[in-house]
Parts: sequence; structure tokens; C-alpha cells
Amino acid sequence: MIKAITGTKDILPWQISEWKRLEKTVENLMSYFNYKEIRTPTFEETVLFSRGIGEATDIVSKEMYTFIDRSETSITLKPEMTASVVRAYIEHKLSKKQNLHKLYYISSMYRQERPQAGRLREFHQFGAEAIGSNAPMLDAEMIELAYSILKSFGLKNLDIKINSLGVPAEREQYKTELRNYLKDKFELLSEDSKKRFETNILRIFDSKDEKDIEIMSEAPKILDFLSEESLKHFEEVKSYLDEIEIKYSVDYKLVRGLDYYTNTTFEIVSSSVGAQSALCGGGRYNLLIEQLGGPPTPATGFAAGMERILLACVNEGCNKEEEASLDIYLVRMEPAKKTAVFKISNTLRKNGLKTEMDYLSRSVKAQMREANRMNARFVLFVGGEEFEKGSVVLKDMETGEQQELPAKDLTPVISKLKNQ
RNA sequence: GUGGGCGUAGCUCAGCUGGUUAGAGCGUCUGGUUGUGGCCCAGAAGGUCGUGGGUUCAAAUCCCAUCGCUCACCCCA
Repeated sequence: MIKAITGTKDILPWQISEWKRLEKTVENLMSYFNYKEIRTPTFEETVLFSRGIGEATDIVSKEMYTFIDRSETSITLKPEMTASVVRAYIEHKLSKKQNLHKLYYISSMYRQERPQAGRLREFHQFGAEAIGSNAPMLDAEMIELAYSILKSFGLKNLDIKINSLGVPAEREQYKTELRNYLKDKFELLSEDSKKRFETNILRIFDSKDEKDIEIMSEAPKILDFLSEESLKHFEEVKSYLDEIEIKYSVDYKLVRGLDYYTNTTFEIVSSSVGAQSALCGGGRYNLLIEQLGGPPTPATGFAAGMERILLACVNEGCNKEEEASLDIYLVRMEPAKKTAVFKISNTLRKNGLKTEMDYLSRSVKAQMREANRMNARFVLFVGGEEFEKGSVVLKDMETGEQQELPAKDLTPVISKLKNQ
């Protein structure tokens, strides 16, 4: 049996309604905040991501789906959207069009990680990017937007965590300080953290090792290394959140894994999913546009994992079962009436009625069971002595009432169904 | 990449101190008088017991390998 590739999933018909509900929620809120949708290709030149996200990050160094195509170009399936959106922003010279662009997307992403609860190799994200302003208000709006979508979808048990990573110079100084602090404690660190000491020292804060946590609780904090300006930006973001009464906690351990973040970073976590509890993450990236060859442009954004949101929703019981519905089911009483039924279905469907019939030559009883299972509002019997007289019989599946109607002119049936 | 758990019917699972034709519930299908659903009743279909090897008179059951799923680490959304 051929199976779906590891880490990919089919979304089956009965799961679609929740996906659509989430997509609609996203579209709604995005429009309230005046974000415009953007769609970019599924794959890009590899260099876009290696340069944008950072060569040393896990995503680039070991998780990308990269291949050489027939024209010898190195292609990569997008592992995230920000780099692509920025590429489009630069390529189409959007900065010339207007100062600020507020963009959103809903799309699939690809990363070759080991699958687990809330983590797939092909997964879906929605997100927003506001390119062209350094206003702390926009950072706050970004958090408000992400939070509003999750709330509006029906999620509870959410926590917002924010932090500031400052600008690169400040961060470098902090890293140096951190290295000094950890130097004589190095041997006490876990094996993973020893590696992180070299690769990405900030990530040691993320460690779940008890000893590491103990060591890091005494470590210097990034907020103490921020400049006046960075600190002011951070304070403003917080005050805007306070103004609109959005609760958050400052988490100096919140370190994003992508290289391009500057100043504000945030994450929204849920206690309703497994270990992969971050439903949403984002922050400011003021240097990325320039780094990718565009004009120096400040920007901020976020991305949210749709599978995780859906999972949290199921675990919280906030999902809404959509009742299957059918306006009318046509029951064929004798095999010979096939053509008549087919013609009637054509008329009803042309008039905008959800119509179904039997394709398996089953008994009347079986057809009725089917109509019931499909939750048909009405059943129309075609055949028998009534049909000989030129009539069809309409049955209301709720009340059980039946009435004879002329087969030639189905207008009364149609208007009855449309009016109810 | 590392570690734990699990692979028996479409689904959820039982059976696993080795022993005749491998079970249940749900679902599906067909019937319960000429042409009518839901509830109820009856019957039926449906399984290479993940795959390959080994031990044995005998393997779903024990051993090994392999593949897959899953959870966690890692990382991230």
C-alpha cells in the first residue's frame, strides 16, 4: 500500500469544516486590522532562506527540503514565510508604492523534522508581516492581532510571553557576558547545552535539564544589556498592551530561533497541546530587508501553526461540528425511473438546491436510510402509481408529512424548499 | 539524529503463561410481506494478526531483524 510521506497528513472531508472555520476567522480578523493577503510560491531559491533565516540555524542547517532541479538551480520548499514575503516586497519594489505594507498569508510550510504532536513535515501557518514602520504600536498590534485570532477561534488557556533581544550590537555584548558567566560552569552543563554554548548560546535558556535551569536562573539577563533606545521601545510596546488590557508576561528566556529578530519578540503558548506548546511566535526584524538586498526597512510580524491551533481546539472542546445537510434526496421507486430522477436532479440543482440520489441501484428502504444518514430535509419519491398519474411525492423528513405534487412542474417544490 | 510506547476487521480494541475453523462493539450491506428513514430485531460481508526470518510437532502469542505509527528529546509554528 502506498502511504502518505512521513510527516504529511491528508485532511479528510469531515475535518475540512474546522480548517475552513479557522481560515475564515483568520481572514475576518486580518480584514478588521486591514491586512492584505499575499501568496508566494511554494519553493524559492535556496539562498533566500540560508541568507534570510541564518546559515547556522537548525532550520537551514538540517531541516530544509532542498534539491537541485533540472536546470541545476538549488531549490528549497519554503520552511517559513517571512523570507518569501520580504523577497516579494523587494522584488516588486513595494516600498515605492506606499510606506507601510500590512500583509498576511495562509500557506503550507516544509521542514524535515521528526514528527510529533503538533509538529509535521508539511504543516500550515498563517501569519502577518507589517513592513515599513518601527512603531512600537505595530509590535503591540501584532500581538493583539495574533491573540484576537486565537481568542476568536475559541481558544482559552493562552499565555502571551514577550521579550526584547535588542539590536545585534547589544545582543553580542550580552552573549559575551553570558559566555563569561558560563565559562567556569561549563562542565556542569548538559551535553546539549555544551553544544549550544558554541552554536547558539541563548538557547541554553530553553533547556529542560534541571541543572541547566538552575545555572541559568543566576545568569545575566538580556534586558540589562539593552540600550536606552531599545529599552524605550520595549517599554512602549508593553504600555500599548496595557492600554488595551492584554495580559502578558515578560520572559527574558524567550529566544527566537531565527537570526533575523531584533527588539521585540513574542510567543503565544497554550497548555492544551503537547510539548510543542507555542501556537504562535513572532517579533520585529528591522535588518532583514536590507540583508536581503532591499532598502533599510523596519518590520514586524508573526506566524502561527494551524495544526497546533486545531489540536488545542479539539483538546479544549472548542471545535464546532458542522451538521451535514442536504435539501432533498430523490428516491427512485423502480429501476426504470433512473432517467426521470436524473432529469429532476438537474432541475433542482439548477435552482440551487443541494440534491442527492442513489447511484447503486439500491432498494427504496436503503435509499431512505441513506437520505436519513445524509440528514436530508426532504425526500422526493419518483415512481409508482402517483408517477403514472403525473405526480411525485414530497416527504418532510422531520414531520413525516407527504404531499403529491405535479411532476412536470417542480416550481412548488423548489419554492417550498427555498422558503423553509 | 537519540530514546520510550504501539502495530490484530473500515474504526476502537480484546485475545499474547504458544494448542482445533482469530473475537467483540461501532460502522457497512441485506432483510423484518407488495412502495418509505431514525429506534428495535435478525442475518451477512469483511482479517496476508505490519513485513521477513528463526525456535517449535504447533506461533497473533516466544526470539531477532526490518518497516510504519506515536510520544518525548532536539528544534520550532
